[in-house]
Amino acid sequence: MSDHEFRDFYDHATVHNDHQQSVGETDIYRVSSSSADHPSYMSFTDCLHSNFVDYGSLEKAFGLSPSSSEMFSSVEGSNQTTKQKVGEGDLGGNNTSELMTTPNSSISSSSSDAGCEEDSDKSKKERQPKESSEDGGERSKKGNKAKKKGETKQKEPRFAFMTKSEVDHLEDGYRWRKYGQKAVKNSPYPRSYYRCTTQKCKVKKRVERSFQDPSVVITTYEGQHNHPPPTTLRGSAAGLFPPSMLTPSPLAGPGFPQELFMPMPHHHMNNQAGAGSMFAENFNPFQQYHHHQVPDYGLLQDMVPSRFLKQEP
DNA sequence: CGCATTTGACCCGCGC
DNA sequence: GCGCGGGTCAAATGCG
Repeated sequence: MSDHEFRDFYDHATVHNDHQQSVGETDIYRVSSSSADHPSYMSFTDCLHSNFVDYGSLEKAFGLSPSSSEMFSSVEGSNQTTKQKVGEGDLGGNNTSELMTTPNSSISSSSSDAGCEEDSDKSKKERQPKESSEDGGERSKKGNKAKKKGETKQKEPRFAFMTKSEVDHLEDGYRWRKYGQKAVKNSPYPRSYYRCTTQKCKVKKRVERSFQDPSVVITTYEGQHNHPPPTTLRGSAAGLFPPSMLTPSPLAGPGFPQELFMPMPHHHMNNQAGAGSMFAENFNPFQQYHHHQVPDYGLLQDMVPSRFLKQEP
């Protein structure tokens, strides 16, 4: 399992209200760069595509400072830090402070290394249904793990973020089906598991509430959408951004929920597309919560090259 | 009726 | 090897 890995992330996560972007009931924690006047964001999508993005360019594009990136802890693949484990349920809680090294960070993200794509849990979840089930009755299907040592866990790119929200399940433009719920150790709040309802799309997400700060919802996305969002969302990106920005760019690949701006997990930014393509995708942080609440373009322009903010004629 | 959610059981990896 | 905890499945149930 890799949750302790995320714990690492959680340990790093610190709510920083100073730079909190309030969008009504839902507050999105934003990450600020070293200089508070130029907070750095990235869209959710972008984060997930971070695998394809050169972080160097991003730094340039968004003014990400080295210090701002410090707060990201790599979850998968990289040297699991030395950090001590703070009680399992300690999500983004107080203790984070003792572990934080970057006072500016308000949110941390994490994702797996590039190239993990499919496979990860596929081997597990796609346990051949049926067919081999003769051997053991009903559940036998689950039994054929048939996973070999070598081809072990390749994990989907994952990305976690914290959102201050009263609702657990945030609208992000995609449709999700809940497929499970588990009690979280040391936390009174359960963790919910969702899967993208689009067939063939194996994106999953986990949603749980920080028990340290119940107003904070921790969402972890896993995988990348291989389809555009079912644009049925009334407040969705459609209203704010040109369609071109809402559709997955052929270059960068599948889109991801334009849910939030995210800090850059710099560990995973390597190769391919530059910052440009990133924003060609979904750049739509706020309005899904409040349609009328238009994002601060001034702010956006600070961080996004104006060409990406270009509005329809 | 079809789809989404709930929920208990199961699987699996990991630490002891 | 065993137990624990996280993740997933799938039948049952609920809802529009």
